[in-house]
Amino acid sequence: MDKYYITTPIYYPSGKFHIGTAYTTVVADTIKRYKTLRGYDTYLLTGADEHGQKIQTVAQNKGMEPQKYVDEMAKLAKELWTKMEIKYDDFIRTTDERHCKIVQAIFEKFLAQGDIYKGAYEGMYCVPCETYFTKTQLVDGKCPDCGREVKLMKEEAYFFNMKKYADRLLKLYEETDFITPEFRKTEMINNFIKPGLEDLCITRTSFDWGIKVNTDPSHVIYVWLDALTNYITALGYMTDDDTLFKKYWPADVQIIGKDIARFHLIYWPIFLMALNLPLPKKILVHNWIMMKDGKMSKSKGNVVYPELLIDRYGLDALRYFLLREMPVVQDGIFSPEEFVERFNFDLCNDLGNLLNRTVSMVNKYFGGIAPVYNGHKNEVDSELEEFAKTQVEKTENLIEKFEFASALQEIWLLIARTNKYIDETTPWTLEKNVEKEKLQAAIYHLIENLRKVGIMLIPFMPETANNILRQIGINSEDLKNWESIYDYNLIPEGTKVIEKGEPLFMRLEVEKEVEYIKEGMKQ
RNA sequence: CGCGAGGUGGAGCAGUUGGCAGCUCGUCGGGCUCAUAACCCGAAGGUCGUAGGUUCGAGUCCUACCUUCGCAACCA
Repeated sequence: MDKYYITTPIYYPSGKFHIGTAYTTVVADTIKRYKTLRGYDTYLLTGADEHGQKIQTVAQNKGMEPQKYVDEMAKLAKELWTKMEIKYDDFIRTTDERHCKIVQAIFEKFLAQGDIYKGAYEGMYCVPCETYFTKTQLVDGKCPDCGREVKLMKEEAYFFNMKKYADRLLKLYEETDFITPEFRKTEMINNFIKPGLEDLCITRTSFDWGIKVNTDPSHVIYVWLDALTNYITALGYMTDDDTLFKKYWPADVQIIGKDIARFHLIYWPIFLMALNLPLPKKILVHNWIMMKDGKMSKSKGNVVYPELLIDRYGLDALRYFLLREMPVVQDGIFSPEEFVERFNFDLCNDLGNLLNRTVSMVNKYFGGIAPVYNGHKNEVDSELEEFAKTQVEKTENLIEKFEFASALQEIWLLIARTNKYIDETTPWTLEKNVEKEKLQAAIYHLIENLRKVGIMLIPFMPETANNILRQIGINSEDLKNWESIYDYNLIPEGTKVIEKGEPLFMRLEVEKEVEYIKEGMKQ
């Protein structure tokens, strides 16, 4: 069985997790569910990045020990992923002993190899904030956070010699397609590699909430060497039991947001080269969820938290919206209006109603027992079958390319085509005219298309997918696997649909719900 | 200053290698009754940011410009 290893970033728990974090994780989960459906042995890693100055400060402000604070945040993250039915296989925390020990070992290995050297880090330092800023980050020459004076400071620090690997990195860019989308590659080359890679500062002495350097304990290992290596420490790299590592590394796809592209496209491959390890096959850089008035930010009061939407509209509504409206490689815009309208049109009217009217007709015309495929085909039937086949193929190709918004569009085209088919065949007329064979064929095609839709929705909206399949009486696993959707005659005799159709989604009152979401965003 | 991504009917978006400009929503008109006042059909509406150029032919290639957004080195 082929393996498939997927990672999300480890999220920085300096505050509550918003819809953007949820988006990244839903994308990862969707890939995992799809690959599982296609027979892969999948492994999904997520986690938390718990060290650093900012965490220390946040904890202090709450009067908490940093460890206690991150413990709480990790719990919150896990609760959210459980609520969102994210099927992660492991949750790594950078404060885990299993992680810290290996990071220290990696540091020493790099030091011994001569990849790391001791130098001095220089930057504009804000004393009250205890933070370094680059000149470009300053606002009017002052601290961007508190607005006070900053001063040029220098501290002893260890650096990683990036230059040494620049050529190999460039070669990697040229020879592989491990960056999606392509333009990120151009961005990296033009902005960072061509002007000459700077060495990366990987330790600090100005705070101590981090992994200590064994051989020089006044230094803590600074964010990126600590954070990036989680993808391999979680698998037991450099430990006695590295079976997971041997099995799953290299990652098949690593999903990240555009904000951390540089670190994953430049430093991460270089660290791996220095460790002499294979590189991930694909880094998928997704864009952001924007609001109408720009980036989400607490000061603007336009942050959306996933719970708000899940609690009122259900998990699948959120998953659908995120995957349908947010193109992976382009910024997407979240608006309450759009959310509610998508919910009504796509989920209630097109999909929910199609299921409902189909189930109703099976009950009305066939006493709830699905007619068998009788081979009767007129032009409309053949065309529908052909159309369904094409949509399945398109959907499959788009999912493989991680183009989920387009994949869902194709699925919805099949739904729309199936609704149209009802008008084309007018089963109520066939019933009245006692055209039994045609009526059987029409109803059979409806159920069969719903089965296809149900299966294709498994990765995107697991609960809804199961609900659909259950309502049309598809219980056998053989009729729920991906391979089976190419066939058109598998539904066995005696398949019984649910007696009374259950609405998948109930229509929302647009104005009222838009108001509700807007209110929720203000809190 | 540099780099990257956009600017397509009222709104939001598709448009692969250049060949009659598409989709969803909205608007207007019609049809149907199986269904969650849902579904189906038809119509109106675009000089594809601006100005040049290449070509038999450009939203699609080239040049310049205008404009919006993002990145800009240790910031998850």
